[in-house]
Amino acid sequence: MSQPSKRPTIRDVARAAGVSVATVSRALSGDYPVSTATRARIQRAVRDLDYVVNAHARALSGATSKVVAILMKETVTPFYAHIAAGVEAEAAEHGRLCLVCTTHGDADRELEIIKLMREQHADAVILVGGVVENEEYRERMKRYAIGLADAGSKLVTCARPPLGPDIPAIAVEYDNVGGAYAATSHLLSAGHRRILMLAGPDGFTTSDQRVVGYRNALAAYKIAVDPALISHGDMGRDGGYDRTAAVLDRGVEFTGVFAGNDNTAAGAIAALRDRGRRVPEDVSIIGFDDVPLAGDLNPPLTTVHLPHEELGRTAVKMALQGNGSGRQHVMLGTHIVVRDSVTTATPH
Amino acid sequence: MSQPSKRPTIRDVARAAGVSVATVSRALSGDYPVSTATRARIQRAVRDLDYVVNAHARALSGATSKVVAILMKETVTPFYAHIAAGVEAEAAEHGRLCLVCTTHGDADRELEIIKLMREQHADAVILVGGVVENEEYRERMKRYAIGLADAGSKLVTCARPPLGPDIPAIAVEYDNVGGAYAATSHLLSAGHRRILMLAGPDGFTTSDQRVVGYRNALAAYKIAVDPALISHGDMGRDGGYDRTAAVLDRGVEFTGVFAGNDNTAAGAIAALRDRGRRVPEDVSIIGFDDVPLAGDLNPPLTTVHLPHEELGRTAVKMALQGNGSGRQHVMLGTHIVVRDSVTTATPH
DNA sequence: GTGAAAGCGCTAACAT
DNA sequence: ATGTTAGCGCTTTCAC
Repeated sequence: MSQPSKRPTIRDVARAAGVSVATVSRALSGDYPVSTATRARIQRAVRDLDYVVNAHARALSGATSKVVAILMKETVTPFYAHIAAGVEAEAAEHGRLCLVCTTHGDADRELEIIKLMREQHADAVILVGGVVENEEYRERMKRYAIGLADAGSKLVTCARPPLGPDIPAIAVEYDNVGGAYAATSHLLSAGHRRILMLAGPDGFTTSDQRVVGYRNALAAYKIAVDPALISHGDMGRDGGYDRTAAVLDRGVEFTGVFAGNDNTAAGAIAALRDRGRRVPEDVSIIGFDDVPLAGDLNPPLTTVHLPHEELGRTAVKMALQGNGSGRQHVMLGTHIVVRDSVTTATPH
Repeated sequence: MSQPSKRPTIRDVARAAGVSVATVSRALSGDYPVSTATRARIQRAVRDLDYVVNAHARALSGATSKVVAILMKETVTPFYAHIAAGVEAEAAEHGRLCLVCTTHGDADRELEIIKLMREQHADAVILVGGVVENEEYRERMKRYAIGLADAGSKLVTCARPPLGPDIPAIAVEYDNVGGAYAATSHLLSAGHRRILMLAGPDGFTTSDQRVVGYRNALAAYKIAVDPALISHGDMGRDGGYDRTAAVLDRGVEFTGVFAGNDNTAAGAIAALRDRGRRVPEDVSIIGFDDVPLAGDLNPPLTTVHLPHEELGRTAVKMALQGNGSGRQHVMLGTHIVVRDSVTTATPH
């Protein structure tokens, strides 16, 4: 048995203040002219009754819902956590509440949740982090995007590839290819020629872009890509460990590692050590992300810093600024943070 | 100019399917008996029109809001991130959306947001992480708690001290004092007698409890507490560094460190090294939290594992299971994860 | 400056 | 099994 909501409504406030509900609504909404005396009486009634508006009733009768929704792969990894923090902070500055959901990389679940978001009439729906797309996915996404658009919600993709020209959405990206290019070049310019790339699952766009950066950098140095040096798989700490160990055990040699992210790098370092390689003396390594503890790894990790917070904030800003309803696209930059995990390649 | 919501309503579906809105509502809600043929026609209409219910309208007309709200100090620290992940996961399993807000430790802001949550009529409001309380805070919190209760929302405190016997709320805690006691005892039993405690800001309950555990453990070993060995301050990585450095520079000696959390520990280790102390040969250190990268620090950090996810999940479970509306209280346990940062004290 | 009244889209009696 | 109708609590014309 759920207790009947015995909470005061706007009508109770009106009665207590001796005015009409319309006046109460106006006094509370702010801008509209209401006499000071009346306003005072109303505010007093609000306090006495401990009245709070009903957000659903408000949203229903036309006003905006004051909610922005984020949909991400997961929330705990620093990469996602910091983007979410940026979204939340910016949303709060705009007086918005923040709805957070996770997909765990499942495209179906993502679509399912977008449907839920549609029901909520969020002011903005922000999609963070990639999923593996297929045709059916694109179909449904398109339909939902249109649905969102004409329900007045802005759809924005953040830190993932844009949805496509036929889908109404804002895109906020960071320079993934450029970052990977810079990371690889950093290793290259230190004299490394055989560089192991610890990439994400094949077909996972974000990771694929990093591979492109890796290839481009190699190409710029006129070095042929050795497929044996590109490992696809789990990007977690253990994935980094296992895959590095596997490559080593396979007898493949390299003096540099470009890890898909810092966690992967942490695992790779451990695997290297366990196999008797010194880091960075024998093998140099560069990460991607710049997580908070990157500087406390052993050795302190040289890595590519991503503008996580800024991505989140920008996504919200773009969605909320009523400006041009056209499609928009922003690309944020990255930079390398040099620490101690990369050193000059030992000449052989 | 916001586009008029030209979305189909339940009435459009009813018309398209040639039935009444009530039938549509019933067919969509599930349980109520509706003939298979009618249901099929309705579902077809839903697809054709791309209809989605309006969550606000639904919530307004009595049904539950299907939203649980979390209010935390911040979201990026693993401690909070993992609790939030637990909440989100459990909420999702119950078909709930998850509203996330941050207070940044500001009590006023916390109250402000609780007010917003009240407007949302969330099924549950979960408060994670402490704030520094004062009398006015307790007053307002009590009023809000009552408001939440008779609007049908459950209030639950999670990983923070219960609100008090006169406030209707569920409490989910972990054994903070016990964990700190165990951590300190671990150092003590390794022969350490002068143990630096890197605590949080004075008056911050969560940290204060850890200090109690520290004191209790010392007392059990009949060792007097040296105030010079208890440092209060920022619990971040830099706080750990700066405060450890300061104590060292002050000439205070110790062979063990109990860090308030793993980040603090990471900073402390760096400070120790920079001052020429080896870890763990000269100084042993134990952390608190067991963050993901704790095992990749140098040396791998011995620490106290907290049941983060479980705290979040339990909070949601307790709130959502309609059982006894009375106050409830759960205390989850902790355990030490032994790695390499603690070693036997060098006899002098 | 203030009030009356018409919805917003849905669910839940209450009929039939 | 299905239809009718009265709200849920609020904002917003339209009058005065």
